[in-house]
Amino acid sequence: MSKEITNRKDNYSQWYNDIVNKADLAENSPVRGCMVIKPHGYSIWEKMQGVLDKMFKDTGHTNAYFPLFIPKSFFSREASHVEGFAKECAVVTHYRLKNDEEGKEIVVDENAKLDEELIIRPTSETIIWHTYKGWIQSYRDLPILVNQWANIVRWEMRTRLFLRTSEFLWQEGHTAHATKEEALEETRRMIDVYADFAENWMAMPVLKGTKTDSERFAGAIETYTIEALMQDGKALQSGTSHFLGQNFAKAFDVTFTDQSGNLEYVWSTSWGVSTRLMGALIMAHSDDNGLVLPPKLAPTQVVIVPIYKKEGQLEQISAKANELKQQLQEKGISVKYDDRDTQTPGWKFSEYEMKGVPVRLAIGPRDMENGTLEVARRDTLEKEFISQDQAVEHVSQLLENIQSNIYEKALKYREDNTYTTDDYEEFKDILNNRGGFVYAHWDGTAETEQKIKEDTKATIRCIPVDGDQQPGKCIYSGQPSSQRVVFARAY
RNA sequence: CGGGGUGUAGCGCAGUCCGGUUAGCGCAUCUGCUUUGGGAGCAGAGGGUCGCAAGUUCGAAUCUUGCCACCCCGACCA
Repeated sequence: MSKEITNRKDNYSQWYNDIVNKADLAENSPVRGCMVIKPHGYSIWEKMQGVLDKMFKDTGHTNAYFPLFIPKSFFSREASHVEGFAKECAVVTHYRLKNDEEGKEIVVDENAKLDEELIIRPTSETIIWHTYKGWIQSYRDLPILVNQWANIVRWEMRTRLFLRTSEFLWQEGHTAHATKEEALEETRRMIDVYADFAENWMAMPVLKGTKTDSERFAGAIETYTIEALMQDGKALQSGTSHFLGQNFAKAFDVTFTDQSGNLEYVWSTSWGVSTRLMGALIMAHSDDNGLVLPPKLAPTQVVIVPIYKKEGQLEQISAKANELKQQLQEKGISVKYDDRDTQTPGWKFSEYEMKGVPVRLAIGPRDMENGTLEVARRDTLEKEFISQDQAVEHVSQLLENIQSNIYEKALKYREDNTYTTDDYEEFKDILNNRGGFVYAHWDGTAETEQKIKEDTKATIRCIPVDGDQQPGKCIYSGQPSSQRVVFARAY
């Protein structure tokens, strides 16, 4: 229908770019790998933030803020952490600029070299654990349940708007606990929060599980993940929660005196989701006509478009539209009445369709005569006429229907594209030709994981936590396996 | 860092091979009139250091040399 957006089947990544562009979500900036998040895109992110922030507060967390810059020496305290991030760090070496000899150009002032270089945070574990050392002496100081909303930088070689940018926005929770059990419980609690958010707000089904050694967060003992399946059959890691054991406590010498008077290292967790969720949201539901948003995260849930020929008609229609708008707002529904006369109705229809507004109401002269209005739902593109009297009830019901419909649709897609196999040839065929999630047995070795990756470009997305625990034989090596794991090609 | 490609109006492109009027086209923008139930029509207008620099030439978007930037594919990754 839309001549502006590439069809998914023709070129999936171009389709994605077109949606981001046409829905006015973000654009590339003059800085390589860094994006400008445009107002409409940022509004959606704000909705996500609002919901997540409340979920964090409801589970006992408080927000705080730590510096953007991390002294290089902090960074190198935890060995596997450095190894994991060293290759993608931006480094600040000087603190002043000056005019060059000819006074034509601004150059780095070599006399203003920092004694100790500063890393722009790729994540904040190190500076936070340095800080926590000062906050924790006794078991009475625990737990510490802190979250921060921040931007971080990871110098990526190849970037894509929202899915992978050099700078991105996220939240990172950092908690400190007296016992291993408590920290593990926190790790699982937060992955559950993410799964809840993904499924009930983003309407995006996710698989929950743990990561293998090679996919685990640098410095973690265990990483929990939620994995979603995108419409091109590739997996997207959408949120992670890490059990860090005592690794950071040991690296930063953070100890506390327990109730028996013994000095112990603190147990910790960290967890985060990022603007990558925007990419997930786009790819989970959108179609060839543009963005499709779940009503619960849509900045505008309902748009009203007037259709009129003469001035007098607009006044009459506006009166009705504004009345309707107020009634809907009283029900907690966000409504926009677009009475601009600079665009035609058809233009507005396309515009809101591309931007993913869940419900569109149109009121024209015929409706005014008949006491009706046209309701169009974005997810199915269906249109119907309803009585104006029933509009409020109908629309609030419709928003709920859309929310559950797009979830069911995404779930069905995932189910249709999830396979179980014990035959390596079939396994390769699925991953090379069809995509999707593949449940298969794995012997638990990094070697096998690597070989499979070389053969199929697929990685182990997770070891599912609530999958069936039937033992079997590794699909690659034939060695014993305790349970199936999930393979997929991933973003 | 390897391999490939592209730089011409806000965006997307043609023109470059084979040098020659005033550098075009589509979209967008602006003005006017007619329109308005799925991105309206007609008429008119504005907008260019042809990536940068040097060279060859009577003459360069076009040929030569150097430089720069960006994109795609691979290695890395939430």
